[in-house]
Amino acid sequence: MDIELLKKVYVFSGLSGDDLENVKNIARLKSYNKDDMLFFDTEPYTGFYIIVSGLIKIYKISNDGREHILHIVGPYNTCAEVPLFENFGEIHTSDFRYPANCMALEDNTQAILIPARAFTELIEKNNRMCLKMISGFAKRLRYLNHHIEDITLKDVTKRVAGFVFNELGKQPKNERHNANTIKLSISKNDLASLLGTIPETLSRTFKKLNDEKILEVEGKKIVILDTEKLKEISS
Amino acid sequence: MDIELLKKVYVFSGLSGDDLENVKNIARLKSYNKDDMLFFDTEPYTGFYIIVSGLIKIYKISNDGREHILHIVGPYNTCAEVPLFENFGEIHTSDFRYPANCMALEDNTQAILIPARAFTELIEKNNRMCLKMISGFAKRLRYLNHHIEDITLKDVTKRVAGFVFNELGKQPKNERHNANTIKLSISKNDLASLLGTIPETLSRTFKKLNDEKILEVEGKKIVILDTEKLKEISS
DNA sequence: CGTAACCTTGATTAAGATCAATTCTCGTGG
DNA sequence: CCACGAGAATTGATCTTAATCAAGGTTACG
Repeated sequence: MDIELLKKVYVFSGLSGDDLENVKNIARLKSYNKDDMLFFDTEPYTGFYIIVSGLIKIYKISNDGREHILHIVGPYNTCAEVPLFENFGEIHTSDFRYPANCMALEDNTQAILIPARAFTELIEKNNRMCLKMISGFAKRLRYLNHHIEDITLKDVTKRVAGFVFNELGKQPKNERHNANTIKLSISKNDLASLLGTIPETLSRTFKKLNDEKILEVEGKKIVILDTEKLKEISS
Repeated sequence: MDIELLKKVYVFSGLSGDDLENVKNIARLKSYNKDDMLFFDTEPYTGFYIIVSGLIKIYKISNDGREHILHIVGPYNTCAEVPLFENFGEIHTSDFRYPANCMALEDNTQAILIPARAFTELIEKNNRMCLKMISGFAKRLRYLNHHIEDITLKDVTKRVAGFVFNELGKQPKNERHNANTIKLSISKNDLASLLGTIPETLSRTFKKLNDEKILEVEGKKIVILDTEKLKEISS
């Protein structure tokens, strides 16, 4: 495993060579194909994951069988690191399990597993890593607060508009020719779930936005025709 | 300000006498009456708060004027500590503001303000405090994930049942005589908002649960008649 | 007491979920 | 290269939940 890779992960950025070596020694690289599970919510917690390539979804299943996606996680981001710290220093009982399910969304998804026990020992002595971790958690908290706001205060149209506008902002600015186009990295099924709705409603919403000449959808490609309107709708 | 008080706050628990003294030196005790604002979302960020007594709500206002409560925070818990760490070490621009509004829900609400700058200097050198902070954030993250799950996967009845069941679990166990009674610490208006609904719907839901002989509501007192059913409904 | 805030109840409406039926897309094998 | 089939996406009809609107009733507190 490349040590340069570790540097790109927020938790490890700015660490010294020795520290990175220590992390490297406990890390285990794993590979997955589309629909492979990284972990189930029934499984005992063994450690957290860093996505190297590909894409994964974190999701819950309600007892009537519906799925709701909490996060989509891409390269250099972590998942399932929260449980590790929830009861830091306390003895882990046998019902210490992953809090959700995690599935690869693409073939050739690679992830690094950082075992809980070994990492705990590392971070206990490393203040810089702690601060990075706090910062990462803070960002996640901000995202979740925002997400709750979206779901409770906005209707589906606003959420969809907000998502598209946001994705547009993520596009690299130098590529002028398609500055108003985004490409969905996930299926519309998954997008619907992420936005707290269902595929049918998402489809109808896209159609409505299309009728209003705000955007055009062709498969996974979305062309934004009226960025101002889009921004306005998302509030 | 009592130093014993600081020990009860999760961030500071387990700190040495010197560390606590340092914290005490930067802390500022403030008092509020019901409906007083601790901060607005328009206000520049100055630091985070620890609630000492009373109760506060963290809430957002959507642009059509509706309020949604994100948290209710009581004694020894913190609020608005996330922004401090979100971009740890980076320069704070002038638009670095509180992410939500915060209002006292009771008279004689007391809170300690921990100024951002001074605290940053403290925590940068204190690994133990960092770990406590991470642990606190992790718990908050868990709560938020759970909250999102509730809002997206459960209907109002399930959420209300879940809330009541949860409150019941918080009751001190030694008081046998009212082991099946809870007392709301907030108004039903605020409870509705916290559960992502409106007062009318909450009222009807309580009525429905009453008709089904699961609980009885008398003002702020709720008597649970059928704990098993309640648990079952909340899933 | 009186008034304002809080809570409840009823009638109506709207958003979005559900159910059902096609259609589209794309990878696979003949 | 085409046919096939499965999963994804769309469309339409209907239904359910909970928000909205409107009107009383209750409670708390000066």
